[in-house]
Amino acid sequence: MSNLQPPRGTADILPQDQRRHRHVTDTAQAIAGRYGFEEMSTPIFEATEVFKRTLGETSDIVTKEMYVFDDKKGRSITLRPEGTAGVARAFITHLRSEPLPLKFFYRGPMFRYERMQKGRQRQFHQFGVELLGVPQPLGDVEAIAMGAHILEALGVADKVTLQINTLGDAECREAYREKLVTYLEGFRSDLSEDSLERLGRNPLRIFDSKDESDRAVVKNAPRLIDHLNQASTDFFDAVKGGLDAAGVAYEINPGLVRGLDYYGHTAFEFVTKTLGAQGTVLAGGRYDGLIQLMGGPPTPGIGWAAGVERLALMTAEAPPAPRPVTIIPRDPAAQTQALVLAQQLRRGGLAVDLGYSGNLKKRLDRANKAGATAAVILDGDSATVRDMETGEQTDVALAGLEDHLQRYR
RNA sequence: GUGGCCGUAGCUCAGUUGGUUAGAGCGCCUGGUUGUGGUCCAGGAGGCCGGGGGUUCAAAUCCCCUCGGCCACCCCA
Repeated sequence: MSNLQPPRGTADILPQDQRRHRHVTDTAQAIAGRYGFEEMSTPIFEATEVFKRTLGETSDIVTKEMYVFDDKKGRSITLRPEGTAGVARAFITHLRSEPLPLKFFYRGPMFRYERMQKGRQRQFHQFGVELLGVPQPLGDVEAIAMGAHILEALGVADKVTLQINTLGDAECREAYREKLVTYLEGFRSDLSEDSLERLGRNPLRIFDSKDESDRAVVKNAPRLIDHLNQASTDFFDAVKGGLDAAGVAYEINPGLVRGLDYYGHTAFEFVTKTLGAQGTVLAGGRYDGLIQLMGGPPTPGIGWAAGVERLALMTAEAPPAPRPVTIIPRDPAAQTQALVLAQQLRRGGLAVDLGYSGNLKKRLDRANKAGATAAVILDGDSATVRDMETGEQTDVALAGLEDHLQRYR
């Protein structure tokens, strides 16, 4: 029994859940398409370097969450923990001289070695978008508006709020970081263990701490938002103005920081309170330096990723399974005739279920369990169509059957 | 990685201070119906009580380890 369980943090997605997941990604895909985004897929694993360099050596993902292993030739391989690095890599290897901008979306599994919680697994699925080659804040606005649009289409907009922040450009972020660290150094003894850790790695994170003592320290700390240079301020203002114009509601959260090193300027998260501690449902930001950092041509980018499982948990009802029409030969020896008829109707666009064995009673029972809208009881040249909702039966000549069944599509 | 709670039929759960053949509802199967589903009635199958070790005359129940889940921290989708 124990070895028949899927590995920790993974899950079998059975049809009912799969329908929810599909609903999420299909909805996202349809709307992304309206914004001119096209699907692409990158490998599920990459050379470890691809993630190490892009996510930052000190990020949590790289230091403790990656699935890393050596392949048979001794190359270090990593199961992708996120999607942007792979898309950026693919851009560099194939698309660097394509006319910009480029708009992609992707969907698929991601892997992070983490402790389980609701809405958090070791293998999970993301739907993400990347917009490459747009340095203007309009790109940020459009990407965020598209995210909001998708959440609205999924019917979860009222359970979600958008938080935005700016991380500034590289220049002012560095200058600010030094100021902040200097300030925090003065309160070393008041900081929590976690925050001392963060001090070296990602001091901005300390603003997010839930520790009482940390909060007190941070209360009077210098804020990035007060240390932005003019260019960064203008950029942020333009993003906010654009969101206002597009009718996308947001709140500014100065504590919002991206965990990955490649982000700059805009950072945003759509969060919900309905999923416990895992409130983030769709999040992203601008990553202008990433592609160059990976050895590609300087190319600005902005993107986000949404957690499919989390969104599926939030959507109320799974879309119903398609309901077939079932073909039942009155004489079991007419099985082949039933098969031929089923094929013909399927070619005509109907969902058709074939009873495989058993008597009429048993087959009707199965048809009922399969959710059939109607049963076609085949008897020589004619057929009786039984409406499975009302129980009403109509005799139909085989020639007119396909027409008659149109009402059950 | 840290801390807390939990693990009994396919599913949701009950199981008294350790004490004989471990229960219910739903689901599943069969029959009532010599060829018509859903409702109803009757019957039936199905549990090494997550796994391993220990304490005891006796363990689903107590202890340890392990696997898995939930919750919080960390971090994130």
